[in-house]
Amino acid sequence: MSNTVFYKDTFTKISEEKKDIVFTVAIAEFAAMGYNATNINTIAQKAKISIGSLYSYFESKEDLFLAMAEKGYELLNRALEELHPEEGTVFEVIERLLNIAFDYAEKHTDFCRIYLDLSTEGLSHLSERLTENVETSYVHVYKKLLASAKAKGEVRADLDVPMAAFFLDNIVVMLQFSLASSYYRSRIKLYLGEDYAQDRKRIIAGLMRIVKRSFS
Amino acid sequence: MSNTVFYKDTFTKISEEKKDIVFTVAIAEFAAMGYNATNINTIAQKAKISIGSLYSYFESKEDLFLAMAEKGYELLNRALEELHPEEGTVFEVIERLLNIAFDYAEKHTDFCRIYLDLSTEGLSHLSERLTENVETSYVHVYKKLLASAKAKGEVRADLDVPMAAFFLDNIVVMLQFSLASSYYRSRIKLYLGEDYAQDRKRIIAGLMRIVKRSFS
Amino acid sequence: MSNTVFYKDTFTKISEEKKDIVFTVAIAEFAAMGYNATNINTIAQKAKISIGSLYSYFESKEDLFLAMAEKGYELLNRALEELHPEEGTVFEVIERLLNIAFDYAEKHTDFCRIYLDLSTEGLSHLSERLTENVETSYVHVYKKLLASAKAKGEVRADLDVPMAAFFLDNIVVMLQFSLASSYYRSRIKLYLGEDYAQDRKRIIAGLMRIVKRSFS
Amino acid sequence: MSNTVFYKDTFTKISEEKKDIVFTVAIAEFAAMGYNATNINTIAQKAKISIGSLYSYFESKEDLFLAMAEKGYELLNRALEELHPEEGTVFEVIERLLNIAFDYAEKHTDFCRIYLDLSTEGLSHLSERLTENVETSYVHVYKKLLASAKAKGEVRADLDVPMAAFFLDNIVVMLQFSLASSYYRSRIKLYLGEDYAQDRKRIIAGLMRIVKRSFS
DNA sequence: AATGAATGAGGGTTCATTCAT
DNA sequence: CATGAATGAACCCTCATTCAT
Repeated sequence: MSNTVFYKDTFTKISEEKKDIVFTVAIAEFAAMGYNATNINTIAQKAKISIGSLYSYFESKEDLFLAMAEKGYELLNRALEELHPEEGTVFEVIERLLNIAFDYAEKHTDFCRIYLDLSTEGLSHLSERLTENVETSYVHVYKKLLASAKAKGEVRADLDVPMAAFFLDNIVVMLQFSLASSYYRSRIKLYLGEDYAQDRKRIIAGLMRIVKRSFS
Repeated sequence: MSNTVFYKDTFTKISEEKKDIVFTVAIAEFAAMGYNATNINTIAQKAKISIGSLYSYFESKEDLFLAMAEKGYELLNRALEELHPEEGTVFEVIERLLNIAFDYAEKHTDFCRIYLDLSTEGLSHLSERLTENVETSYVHVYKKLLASAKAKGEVRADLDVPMAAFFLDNIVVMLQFSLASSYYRSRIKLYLGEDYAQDRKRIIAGLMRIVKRSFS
Repeated sequence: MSNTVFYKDTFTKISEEKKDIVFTVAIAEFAAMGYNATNINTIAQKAKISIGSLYSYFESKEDLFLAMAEKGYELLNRALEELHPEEGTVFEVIERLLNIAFDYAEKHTDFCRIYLDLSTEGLSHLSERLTENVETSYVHVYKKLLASAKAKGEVRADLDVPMAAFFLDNIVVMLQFSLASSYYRSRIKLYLGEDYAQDRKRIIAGLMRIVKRSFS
Repeated sequence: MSNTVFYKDTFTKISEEKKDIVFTVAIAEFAAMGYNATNINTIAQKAKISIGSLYSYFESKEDLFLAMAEKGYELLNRALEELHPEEGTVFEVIERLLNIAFDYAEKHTDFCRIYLDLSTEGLSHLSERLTENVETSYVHVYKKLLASAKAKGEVRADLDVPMAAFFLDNIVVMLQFSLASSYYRSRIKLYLGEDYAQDRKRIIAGLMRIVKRSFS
């Protein structure tokens, strides 16, 4: 379940407060600049620790970045604990999923930006080092959810479960990018207009209508 | 309709062959490494021209990158000329759209990777310099297509056109990323399985079923 | 009397108009940027000739620069033809000298800036290539002028002619720098105040009072 | 009184010895080559430090240069502490001034060469960054000295104080350039002859005679 | 004679990482 | 354990000069 560890032992021994600063600063920098344009020395400065310390916590820039990515997955996992895939109808579950995704994108915008960066071809050597990641970790949850809904007759009998799961995840991913990245944010405004694009309820309602129709 | 020009006059004066090498090499490098990790000198070397020449064709690394991105849009526009939004039913048009997107992602994988990189927060200063881009240029085409389908009664009367257009574009974008980026390629395999993920007809059929149900 | 020639034969064969543009542009660039920061290609562009042509007129950047410097000496020599060292009293001659220097600094500011640059240690390899130059060419004129004035009893009998000549030239040189270089221009304003510093008559009168007292 | 600081904090923390090497090497290079022709990497090499270190001491080539210029002003200020403008007659003070200028030009030839470079039009963007500089900082000292001499009746009653101050500074400036720059050094020899030009006492006596006559 | 594309050494600057204190 | 000065390869870009057309 847990990944290889990307931080050194020393990092576990420092104060929670210090850890937080490092996380906050590093995530903000990586999210804003992208992995390659981020300067490790700047992170140390902004976090008010020495570069030496930073290197005593993390083996390399790569590891620091991956530790941040991992932290994001952790937070997402925690958020998805509220999903309760067994409670209510599939569509109630999916609506909860979209709400959680929305919350996450708003609260943890920087993590979403980091995932977008990670999905980039140039960083494949980094994403490969992550055994688990957002997109892949929910394959089974989604599939199970849809398969059980199919068994219960909540969705149509001939639903292509793998494709439906893939489709569902696509909606989640695009939703998060649309909320987190400047680029996609301007795109969603172009499609939905300024007001609609900021109306969370309406967006979720719109997406739910699509999901219901295509799954029923 | 046309963007600001990102190449210098000199670039128009060299042989078509030389231009091609520069394009091919630069696109491959940017796609594989990402903007920031790409080395201008390496591009020059691989293209067998001097750095000085490269800089006599393009003002800066930024401009070279944007010129490549623009070239990609051009090719996409050309490909989309085959869409013929007025011919056949909406669903026939959409199926053509998916096929074109598929073709493009297969033939011009590198361009898709470049767009993914461009959508990254760290490169927003670059994407802002592009007045036109893949995602934004088809807003009106999609909306018009769906509005006219609505008028013709091909889709349901209460279809939320902006959301449907956004949704359609999301499918296209995710399809292209899924085919082009290593990261998303492994994700699609996880969802659909090795065989399904390589079966173009089946994927398009699966997506079309979703689209038809949600629009009808 | 004449220096080594710094331009190639070809330069003599082109139209007077073209020669003028080259001179005007090159002088302006060298004066504004300094020798080292000046870009030969920029000069060619601004003069609307090709770099190839420029190099067919002048062997190198060095030669182009020296040709410009030489042109300046030529103009100064022409201006000093109006000095008429034999006409009137020494002080009348010196007042004419100051007026000529003033005129030259105003009309040929760029040349004055070039001489300042040339006097710089880093360009000593260039100034050495000039057999004749502004500062040195008038040594004899000044000395002769003062010696004859001494003989005529216009100046005091114990006048130290070499020192007086040196002193006179210092006044001319500082006057020209004070008028031509931004740096010295702000310095003269600091000493004399805005109004005085722009009042040619008053400055010359002030200097003449000094000269008369020290020579008489 | 003090300028903006042109070095980084790190520079203050290194050994005095290291600071000295950097100063010595940088000053020698800038003086000999001029700002534009000086190579930062060469300075680092000659000072036996890494380029990285040099850039941890100074933000840029510009700052390194200005830090050197500032150091020169500091030394000049220190030297001029020996002027004692209140002690003795004006002419005694002025004679001390000329001696200090002579000493400075001999001991700190490189600084004089740097000032000459700085006064160049092409480096006006640098001289503008210096709030204080040799030429401007003594305006008030000179004017006060002459005004008080006028009050005391040591100089003639109708002395044009601003012009006299300007004239005095011109003598100092030209003296320093004449001693420091190869170009002006050969010029002074042309005027005064080899022997005279190297006879400090005689030069100062000659200049003092001029000053006394013109001020009395 | 004129053109201007091509060259590539060289220059200023950055930054991940090391290591002595 | 913490510090931050030190390192130097690497990067983007410039420009004097050449030479094929």
